[in-house]
Amino acid sequence: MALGKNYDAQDCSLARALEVIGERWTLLVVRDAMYGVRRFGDFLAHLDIPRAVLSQRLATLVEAGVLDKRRYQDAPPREEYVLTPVGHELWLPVLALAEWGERHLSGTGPRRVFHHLTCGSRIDGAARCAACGVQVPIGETEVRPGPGLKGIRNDPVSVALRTPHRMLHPIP
Amino acid sequence: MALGKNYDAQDCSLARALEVIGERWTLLVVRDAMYGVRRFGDFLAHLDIPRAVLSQRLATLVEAGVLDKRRYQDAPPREEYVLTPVGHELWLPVLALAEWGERHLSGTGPRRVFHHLTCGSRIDGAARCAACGVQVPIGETEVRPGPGLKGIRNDPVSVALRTPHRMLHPIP
DNA sequence: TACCATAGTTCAATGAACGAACTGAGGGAG
DNA sequence: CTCCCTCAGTTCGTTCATTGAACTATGGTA
Repeated sequence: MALGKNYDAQDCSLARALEVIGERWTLLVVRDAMYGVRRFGDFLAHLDIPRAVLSQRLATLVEAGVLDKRRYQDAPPREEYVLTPVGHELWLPVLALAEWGERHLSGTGPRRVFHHLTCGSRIDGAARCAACGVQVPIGETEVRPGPGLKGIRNDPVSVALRTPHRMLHPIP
Repeated sequence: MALGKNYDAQDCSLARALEVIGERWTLLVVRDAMYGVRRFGDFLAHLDIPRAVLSQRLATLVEAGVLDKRRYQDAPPREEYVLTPVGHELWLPVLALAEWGERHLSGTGPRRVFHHLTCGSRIDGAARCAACGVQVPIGETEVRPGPGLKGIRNDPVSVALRTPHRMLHPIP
């Protein structure tokens, strides 16, 4: 838990949101789930996160209703983690935060750019399409590598994201 | 630092943003600064945060260019912390996250509602004014207590926020 | 039978957060 | 001049979380 006993005392919706997604690693797990990462091992390889922490974070997100844990294979039994509609709605805050980081902390230009699938135009930090003017949901969004991307990593997820990819669609 | 050595390895603007504002308490400090909190003691009383942690977080935010530390009185010497323009741009992610928390984690209805100062209409989770249709910057926003606010706390900041208040204007 | 893959759990060592006490600079009252 | 107060921190021992490596469990494949 992010703020322990202060949860009630704060009486603030931001504090309650941070209880769920404010812990170390959690928002990066959500980001990966938005890209389409679903399996334990793929999160692990892409994030370089300790296994115990990943396990605990996935459980917290499932409990909070952000992720759904479901069996995708019976023999041997295997589970995958998929974003729920509640998780989809984290798209705007995640995008807004990433855009802020892009603008103020990135020297080399954008690492990833997001486009509206149906028209191809870029979307801004408020998820608005430059051409259509509508708020684009994550399901109609495509990620493309940007000029600032270094592409050092060679795990399956990083490799898949070196080409355009539809958000939420399974990776790899 | 939020992710230690993984900062470079991640090659992701969200990860870089989280290096700055992803640590425990940090985003709540930023939220308070957006309300207009400026003095060490006011952050302390409103957040119930250990003094050492607050001190460290304020220093990190100043170093990152989110807050500006400046003298507001010479005898005795006193400093205050004020959001920079870079800090103002965290408004969209902070609001989006708070709205998400409001929608999905709050049983009692909104605790705070945000209005466009110049027209009085509510703004949504993407900081867009319902009437004007424009993206409202934090400086033209007013916070008002919502029906879900419990109002248990009695520190100066909590008391001031029980009536409408213009964002960024000094509290208390 | 031996080996491999996936998805975890366990555990010792390290690091961060917590809360209480302390420091220091400077009023203001008596 | 002395005592007490405020504000803005720092210091420090205890507690809690994170880390990385090793281990467990289930079942498939050679």
